Amino acid sequence: MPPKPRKPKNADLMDVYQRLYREYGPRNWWPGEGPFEIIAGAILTQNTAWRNVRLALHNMREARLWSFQALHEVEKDRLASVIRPSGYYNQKARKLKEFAAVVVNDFGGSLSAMLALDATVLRDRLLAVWGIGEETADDIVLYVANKPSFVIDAYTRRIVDRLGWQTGGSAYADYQNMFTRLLPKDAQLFNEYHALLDAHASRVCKKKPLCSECTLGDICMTGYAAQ
DNA sequence: TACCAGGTGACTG
DNA sequence: CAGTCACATGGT
Repeated sequence: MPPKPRKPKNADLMDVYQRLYREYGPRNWWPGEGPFEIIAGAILTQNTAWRNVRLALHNMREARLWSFQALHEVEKDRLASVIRPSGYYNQKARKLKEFAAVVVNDFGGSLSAMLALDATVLRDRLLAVWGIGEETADDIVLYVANKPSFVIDAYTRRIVDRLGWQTGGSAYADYQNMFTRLLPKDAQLFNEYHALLDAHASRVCKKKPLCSECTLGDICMTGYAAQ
């Protein structure tokens, strides 16, 4: 019986989680050390391959642009030239400086003070920063503040859509609500689940999917059709 | 060579 | 509110 499009239940989400965990876990995400690198990486990786982000982060270290204070003080054009390998470097230089300005001016230079905000308040405060959208805000809430906010990205949408899981809409919140409603509100689970979806999408569930190698093949609309 | 990669904000109808 | 576009590099 081919899977049909439908709203999933908790058991469906946990089945996928367990299959992916057996295949790839534990992931120990995020690929970066410490709050500063995670936040800088989250901004630099917007619509960009992580390979290019690593080059830009390396350049920032070499240039001693490795604190929010330093980013706040550096000239924007110089920062742009340093992060050039990450692409969109003019926009991203502005984004890094906008974020640094908030940390320095609104939180006295203390990132910890910002991270201490209640999860939903923190998320709203992050969204108010130019250049921080929903995914980047959730990256920071989950992977820096360690508070449960499920991250939705292009990989997550692709896998959910191919499985045939109906979310009730195409907006970010529609996908996020599906996970949030059906899973226990646990930061460690959200962390690992998103990391596993990332691993699976980048290795198997690519734009051009490798369904013959997929551990979800028998429960996936796309995978079933491919057999 | 053309396509792809962990988005976001501005603008349009 | 949904669709479209600019933003840019490095790998395959």
